[in-house]
Amino acid sequence: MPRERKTVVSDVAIGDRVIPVAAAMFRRLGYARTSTRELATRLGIQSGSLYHYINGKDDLLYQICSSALTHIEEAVRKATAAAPVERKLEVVIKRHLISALTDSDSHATMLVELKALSAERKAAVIRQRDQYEELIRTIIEESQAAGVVRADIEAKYLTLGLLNLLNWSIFWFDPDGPLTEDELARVLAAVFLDGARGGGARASG
Amino acid sequence: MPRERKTVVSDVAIGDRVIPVAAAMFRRLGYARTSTRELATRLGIQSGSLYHYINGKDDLLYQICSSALTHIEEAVRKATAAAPVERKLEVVIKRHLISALTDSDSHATMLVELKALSAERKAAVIRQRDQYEELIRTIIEESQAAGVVRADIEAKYLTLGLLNLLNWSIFWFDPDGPLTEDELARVLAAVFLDGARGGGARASG
DNA sequence: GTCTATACTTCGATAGAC
DNA sequence: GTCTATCGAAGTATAGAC
Repeated sequence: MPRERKTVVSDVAIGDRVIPVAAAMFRRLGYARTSTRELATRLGIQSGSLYHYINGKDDLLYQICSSALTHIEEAVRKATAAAPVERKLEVVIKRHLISALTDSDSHATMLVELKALSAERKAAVIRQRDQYEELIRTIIEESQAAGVVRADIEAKYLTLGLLNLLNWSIFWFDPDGPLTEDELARVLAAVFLDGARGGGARASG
Repeated sequence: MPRERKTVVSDVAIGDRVIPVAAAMFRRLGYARTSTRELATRLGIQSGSLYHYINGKDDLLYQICSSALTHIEEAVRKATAAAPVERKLEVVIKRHLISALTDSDSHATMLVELKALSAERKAAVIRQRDQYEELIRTIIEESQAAGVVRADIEAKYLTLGLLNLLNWSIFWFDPDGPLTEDELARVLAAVFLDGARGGGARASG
């Protein structure tokens, strides 16, 4: 047993808890209404001590937004690289959902609290977001070129529609509800790929 | 010319400008970061005078959220009542978009700043939101029963998927962009009803 | 209906001891 | 690395004159 091992309840160093605890608070209360005093209290330290771990409140928000986008882009990029073109979009949907739901506090914060960032940092996060959007759009364009996705709607709008569908699911998906993550991915893939009138069985035969 | 007619630039009474100006600020800055001082300034009055028009800042937020939901529900309910069942969903999509885009500051605020409301008022707005959701779900269930919408996905999830698609479009739709509102409605209807592989022409035949 | 003035609260961040 | 103490700024709302 290493000598420095802390014997606190959670057994996780305070420095490693700052980001997840802050993301959970930002999601629940919003960035502006989350006070550094309350954040410190939840970490079990005084508000003054918090500044040993962070440079400032806005730094915290930037790290949360930026890392959420870095992680999801890497996950989707890796997973789709090896997939055949007919299956790439299914893989996008599944990996995007896994990443967004695993990191749901950070993703919710990134989606909703971006406006609270300073101008330069907001621009940096928007660049990352645009880059991820471009990854998805490229996959859709490839799918169109291969004839597996309709070409009568511009890839741009198919991309935005897909991201609407995926991103905002984290606000109503309940991990303890009747649907598993995989089932949610199957449902959203069915809706996006085949549509509400497509694919499945009808009630009246 | 009525004697009380004001000769201000906008020719609109301050009392009628409070809600729209506040909604625009809440959308841009967030509720918490919007100060009543700045709101008063934009209305051309002092901060103390603002309280002649409002009871409190939270009252303003509640009115914005509540009226956004009241208007959209009434618009969609009226428009769908007369439509034949095969066309009801197209009407939902079009009317929802028209209402949300016409009132986009209020809708964006309702979607994103709900958490800033007091517990009781938040619950009241959530009740309204659930009621609107139920209207949409009922229409989807009727469509399923009529055999015009797939029955292998629960109406609940088709509803949530549709609302994802519609609601969050207001955050990227640009009224001055290449797409008109009607064209956006057509695109989203095509995606939701027929899916990304459905309906249209393919690139390679 | 609009003003000025201000009471009261809360916040982010820092200083400096230990 | 954590504490106590506090500075300076900003916020919501109210009081009371006009």
